[in-house]
Amino acid sequence: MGTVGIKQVAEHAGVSPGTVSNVLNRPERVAAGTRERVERSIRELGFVRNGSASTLRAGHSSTVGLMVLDLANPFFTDVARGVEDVASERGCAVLLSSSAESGERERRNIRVFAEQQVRGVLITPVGDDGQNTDRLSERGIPVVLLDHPTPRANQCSVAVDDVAGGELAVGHLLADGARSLVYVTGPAALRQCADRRKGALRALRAAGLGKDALRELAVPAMNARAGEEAARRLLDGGPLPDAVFCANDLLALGVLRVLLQAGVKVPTDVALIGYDDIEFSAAAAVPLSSVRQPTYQLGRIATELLLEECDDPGGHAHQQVMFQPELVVRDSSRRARPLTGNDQAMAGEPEGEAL
Amino acid sequence: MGTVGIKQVAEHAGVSPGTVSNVLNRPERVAAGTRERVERSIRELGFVRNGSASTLRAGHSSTVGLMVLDLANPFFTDVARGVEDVASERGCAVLLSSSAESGERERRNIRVFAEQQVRGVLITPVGDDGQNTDRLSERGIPVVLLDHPTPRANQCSVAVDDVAGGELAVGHLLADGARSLVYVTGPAALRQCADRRKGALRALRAAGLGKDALRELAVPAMNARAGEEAARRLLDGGPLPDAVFCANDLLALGVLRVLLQAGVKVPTDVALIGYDDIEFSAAAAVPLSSVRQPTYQLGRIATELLLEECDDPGGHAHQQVMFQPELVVRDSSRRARPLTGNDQAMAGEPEGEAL
DNA sequence: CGACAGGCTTGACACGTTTTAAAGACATGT
DNA sequence: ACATGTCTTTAAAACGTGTCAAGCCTGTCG
Repeated sequence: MGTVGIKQVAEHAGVSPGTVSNVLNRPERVAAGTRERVERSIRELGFVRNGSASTLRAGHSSTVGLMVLDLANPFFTDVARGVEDVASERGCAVLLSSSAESGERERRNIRVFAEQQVRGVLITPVGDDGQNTDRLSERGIPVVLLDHPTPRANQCSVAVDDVAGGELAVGHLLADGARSLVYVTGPAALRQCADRRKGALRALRAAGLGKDALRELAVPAMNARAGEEAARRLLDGGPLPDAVFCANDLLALGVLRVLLQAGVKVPTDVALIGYDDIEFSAAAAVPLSSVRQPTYQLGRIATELLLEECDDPGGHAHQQVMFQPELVVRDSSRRARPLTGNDQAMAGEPEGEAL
Repeated sequence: MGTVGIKQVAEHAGVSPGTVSNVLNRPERVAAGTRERVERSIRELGFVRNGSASTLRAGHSSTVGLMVLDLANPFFTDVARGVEDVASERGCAVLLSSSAESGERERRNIRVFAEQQVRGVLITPVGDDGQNTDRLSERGIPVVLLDHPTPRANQCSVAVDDVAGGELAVGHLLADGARSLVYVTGPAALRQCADRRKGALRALRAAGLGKDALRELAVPAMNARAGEEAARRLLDGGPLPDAVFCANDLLALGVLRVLLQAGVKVPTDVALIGYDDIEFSAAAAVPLSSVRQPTYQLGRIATELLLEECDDPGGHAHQQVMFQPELVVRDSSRRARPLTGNDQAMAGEPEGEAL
């Protein structure tokens, strides 16, 4: 049972290999009768094209690389769904890998992408310098930054305004009466964490409060376990704040869990808000307020941009797409009405439709 | 800037291309001095191996295909994490795709895997007939079934005993005093749904109850939205049952949400239990009882089995690994003590450590 | 009838790597 | 000096597809 290639098909159909190749790649240049004969042979022999040979010849594969920060975070799996859907529609395969927030793993996996001759790469970079992605661009591999705005005009990016999101979240907490806040955040190197912090500070300033109204609590990861750790440090560290803003929902869920377990009432004793509005936040013990991002769309649009650039590198104009986040208020941050009545926070859906 | 290949490296280092290849693949066969010279050239020229050429020559790539049923389900993303971790350790890339529970998409994506010359495939099949996977085996591509036991001795599988799991769940509900039950399930074609149902019936029989104590409520998908739909049908359809068993946690979270919204008390009015014990179930509005599976391990072990088979197809002995699930009891199914005191349900951790 | 155009098809080569058989260099033992 | 063996390097031949210039055929026009 020798492997069946373009050559065997050609023989079976009584044509030359070149013609079979034409049937596969430019069917319009082949006479209808011949085409049918070849197509029948393809079916009968169960031929499937050898992608590595195509790739070798073409110089690039029909595969896109996707690198996320954390596969366990629903935010990224939603993005991945968007990517997979678009890629699948276009017949592309998706090479998945996770940097696990490590620059070293990112570098290693990017190298694998390059070896595999990926058509293009979608990446949420760990660092801010773009050192790793530049190596791809140098090799002529298109890169689209995912959830990461860029000032550079030589690449596409799709992101959500995290500064605005941070401002939205903290603005809401302040409008709700909070005066002492804690920001639970991940590694300072992550742009997401830094930007949301910036937005938080901006909201403080707008409310006439100083920086010292916001205490920072940094943990080494962005998952629920790290959130639990943060909450324990919070409980051990003197008087509780009025409100806690977490850099993402996983952290917030961890915080929530430990607070409730310690008998702290949310939102009465402490108001809580997260970020990302993952599907499960609405179903939490205390439904979690959050900042919603168009996650699935992020993945879709980034992939469309990438494939557009791949198909026409010349005519493609790089775009920096920036979405605006949306505040979703649920029970975890709905305290007694604030003294100051200026409640300008835009309300999320009265009862979230998601989940 | 012509692309730099093995040939350019050879020229730069003053050796033949064959020697460079040897440095890359069997370094021990080349003299230390030459090796160093070549390695320096590799670094200086920034050479990275062209994977498609390797693949073409070798007949298979260093990539494994992973096909899941639903990327939005944390169960599968946990599995995917296990797969990605092991693959990454071994320098393999992961080609990800989702069948979205559609046999047609499964077929299409498997074809893409075959084109890409994947080394092997990990798959949670949609149907039970193995028609799609057989096409891979015929082509000599190793297949490991994920979360799907197989009677066939010619392939590996890694699964969790779903019949036992269903029995565990329903046995617990019965021991807790429930006498009328509803099973909320997905498409009957999914083996997971069918097996868990089988276990449920077995538990009924063991308790001396007939089939009619378990009403079935089938919905077309296995996500939270479908769960909400099920709950609405439940509310519309006459008197509520004592307890509801959902075929997975996403369904259960959807059911929970709609029940609570309708003023139904869980577990007082209706006890509820899910399946999979995803991270978020412990943090739900009413912490959700569930059946835990070693999800991440499932992915790891399946991948190890697959790579073992790839590395030594001859010496490899196919294995059917079967894990036992574990009951995790939380608030959603802890009603008033049952009349009959035989509470033999094994308790999960008193306070789940996860999340 | 010959020339020519246009549509189809062909044959051969290139893509970059791995592998294999063979050649070369050198030392050892006879 | 020669045979023998070990260690290292090389040249050439694949792997299966895409492309391109050249060839073939048919029909049309002069």
